[in-house]
Amino acid sequence: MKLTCPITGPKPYHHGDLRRALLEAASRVLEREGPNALSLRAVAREAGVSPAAPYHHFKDKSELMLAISEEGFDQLYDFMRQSSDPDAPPMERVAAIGVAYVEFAKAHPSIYRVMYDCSRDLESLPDKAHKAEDGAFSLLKKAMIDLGVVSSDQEVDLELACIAAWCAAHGLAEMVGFRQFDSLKAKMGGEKAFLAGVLSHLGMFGQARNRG
Amino acid sequence: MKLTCPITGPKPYHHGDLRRALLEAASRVLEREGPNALSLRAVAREAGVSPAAPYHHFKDKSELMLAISEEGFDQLYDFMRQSSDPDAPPMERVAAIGVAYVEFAKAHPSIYRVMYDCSRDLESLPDKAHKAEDGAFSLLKKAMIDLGVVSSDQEVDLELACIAAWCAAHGLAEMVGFRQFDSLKAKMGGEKAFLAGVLSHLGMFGQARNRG
DNA sequence: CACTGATCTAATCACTGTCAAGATGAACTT
DNA sequence: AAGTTCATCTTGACAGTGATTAGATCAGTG
Repeated sequence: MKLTCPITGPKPYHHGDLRRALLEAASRVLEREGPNALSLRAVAREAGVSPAAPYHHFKDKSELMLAISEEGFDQLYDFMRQSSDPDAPPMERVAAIGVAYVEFAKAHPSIYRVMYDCSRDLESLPDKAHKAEDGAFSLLKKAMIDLGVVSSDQEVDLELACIAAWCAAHGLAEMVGFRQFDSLKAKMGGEKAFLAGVLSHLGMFGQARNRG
Repeated sequence: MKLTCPITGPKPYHHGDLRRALLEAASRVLEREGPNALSLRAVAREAGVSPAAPYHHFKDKSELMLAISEEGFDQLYDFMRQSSDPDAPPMERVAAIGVAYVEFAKAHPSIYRVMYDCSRDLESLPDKAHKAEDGAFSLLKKAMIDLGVVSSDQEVDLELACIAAWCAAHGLAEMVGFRQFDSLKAKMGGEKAFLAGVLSHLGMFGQARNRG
């Protein structure tokens, strides 16, 4: 049965690149209806395909979400890299990375949520599935080394500092995502000032400001 | 139809306090099967009651989860209060509160997750549903005032510092919950040292250590 | 005692994730 | 060119979910 559409032409039985199309459909569903509406069937529907079709490209629903998550971490990495000028002073770079992280989470709350829901459910797999984070993490690592908060040979302390920064950014991202803090923001004259204020209290971000 | 059990006696049609029983059943399901298995029907089943019965005590599934969440925040508050000796130096109190927070999240990962899943879904309701957090938050506030990191009349800065502390603790709790950091922990000689190490990098916890 | 209102059950609906069986057609073989 | 193969997609089904409705049960009040 060949369905023909006067606009798009005949609909082929075999989709060209369904995996790609599904990921884009998922992204659209996420932006439009939020993470709670992200069902396998909804994604298939959005892609104009039968409910069982995705199973030829993803073993599970969780595998689909993992793929979305990986794309999200890639985007996050790109955004962090773009936001932190490699020629800028290390202090500014670290701060820019932190701000970029929070801004990404605020700009794409649904994707961000999928990213960390996946991370939680994959606590069993040791470090394989976290590979997507590594790019972003090493970006932070480099900036921290340049910053000189820790020396590169003190590996343990460097790792600790990076983890701490990641925790701070993640915590702030989640808080800002579902708490309003409206009155406080008003008192401080805007969200930017608020974000900067909280960050200045948070570990290496605060240290960075003091040293710069 | 009166079901009779030789051990527990006849099963009354009207449950004595089903709301209470449902919350306890939910708690049991959470501990046993994790947050993904927490369905209304599973809770009803665990409580030995029909699938529609909970709807007479909770408008929604989300209202059930909100009730669980509120109990969780109460428990968290109690644990934080017990863990921070009011006669101890302010520095120790702040640190103890932070450690207690993370330890609670690690000891009750399922409940902790429900708590914050609720918070996220309630972003629409402004501050009503967050009432349960207030106890724990004010506990932190008092300790921060006593610590002298900020003066109590600088309300904005105090609020910022507390929010930052909350972000740090939440971020660390989530990270420790689903990341292992096993090799790093081994290098540092245990989880306690690891936690203390990360906390020492995190804002007011670090400041607290430096000043004490 | 009868009545009322709260509490629970039974039956049902739309939706979900998942699977097995069959239909389709692009690419490879001969 | 014809036939075969095999990944891809559809159909149809199943169990489990949140939610609603109508009806059964029972405690307390008049």
